[in-house]
Amino acid sequence: MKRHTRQRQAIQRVMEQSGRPLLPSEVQASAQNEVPGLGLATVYRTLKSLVSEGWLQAIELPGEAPRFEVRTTHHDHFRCLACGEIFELSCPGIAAALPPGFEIADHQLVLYGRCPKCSGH
Amino acid sequence: MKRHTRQRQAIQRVMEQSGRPLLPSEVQASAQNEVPGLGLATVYRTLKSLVSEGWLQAIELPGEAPRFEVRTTHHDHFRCLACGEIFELSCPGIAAALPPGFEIADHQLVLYGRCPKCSGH
DNA sequence: CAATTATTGATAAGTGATTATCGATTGTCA
DNA sequence: TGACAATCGATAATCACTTATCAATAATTG
Repeated sequence: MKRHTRQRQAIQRVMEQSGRPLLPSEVQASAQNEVPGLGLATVYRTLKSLVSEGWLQAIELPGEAPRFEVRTTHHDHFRCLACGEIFELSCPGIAAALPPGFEIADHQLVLYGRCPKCSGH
Repeated sequence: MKRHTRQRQAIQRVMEQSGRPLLPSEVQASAQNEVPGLGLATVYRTLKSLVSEGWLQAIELPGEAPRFEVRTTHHDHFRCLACGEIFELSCPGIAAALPPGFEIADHQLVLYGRCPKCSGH
């Protein structure tokens, strides 16, 4: 049966408190505040499990390793070229004018630029 | 000095004739029609060279290996979930309503769905 | 509490893509 | 044409990430 371990609880807490997608290594680093010896394999195992439960979703940016975040309806993100951080975007309404015949089942919009802190505005 | 080899010519021809981004393995397969023994290492070397010359550009879709296409001003693509093919989109005009302070330097919009042939429209 | 067994941590192994190596080949230029 | 060196093909090595292995640990149940 499924057990309630300190490791899993710590990982879930980290994911809930972070408002942005995290890399497995970031999850590990953050969760080690609560469970110092937490291993990377456990992080991968737990993330995989939580994704298959539907509690987490994987966020993939082009050319980068998958990040993870608590499942939401958003799929759009803004990556700051300066600090590298990834922000969630509330849907910016891409009612993209597609050529006829194309049907959108899903989409991912990734914008590259600078966030307010880094742009100085 | 730079030499004109059959391999490089074949690869350039393949890239020019394909209207969509190609994986290195696809380039190899296609160029082998002209140069049967063409090796994968040569494909990688040549693609890298052509990219640094600015003649090709790399197209990266989330979670997938980079594809290559002749350099254009377009950066948006449509990937068909049925046949897996990737289509170029003439810019669909994403004047995305961004939160103030965010500055776009670059963007990539990837739409997932079905192409006209696969959707039956 | 004791027995059972899911889960863990450390690390070796696997994976897929890309690059380095090196002897053989082949454009280029005198 | 002939010599030189860029390029090639085959494959081993590398790289970053992810998964498998397995003895040790710890959550659950009676």
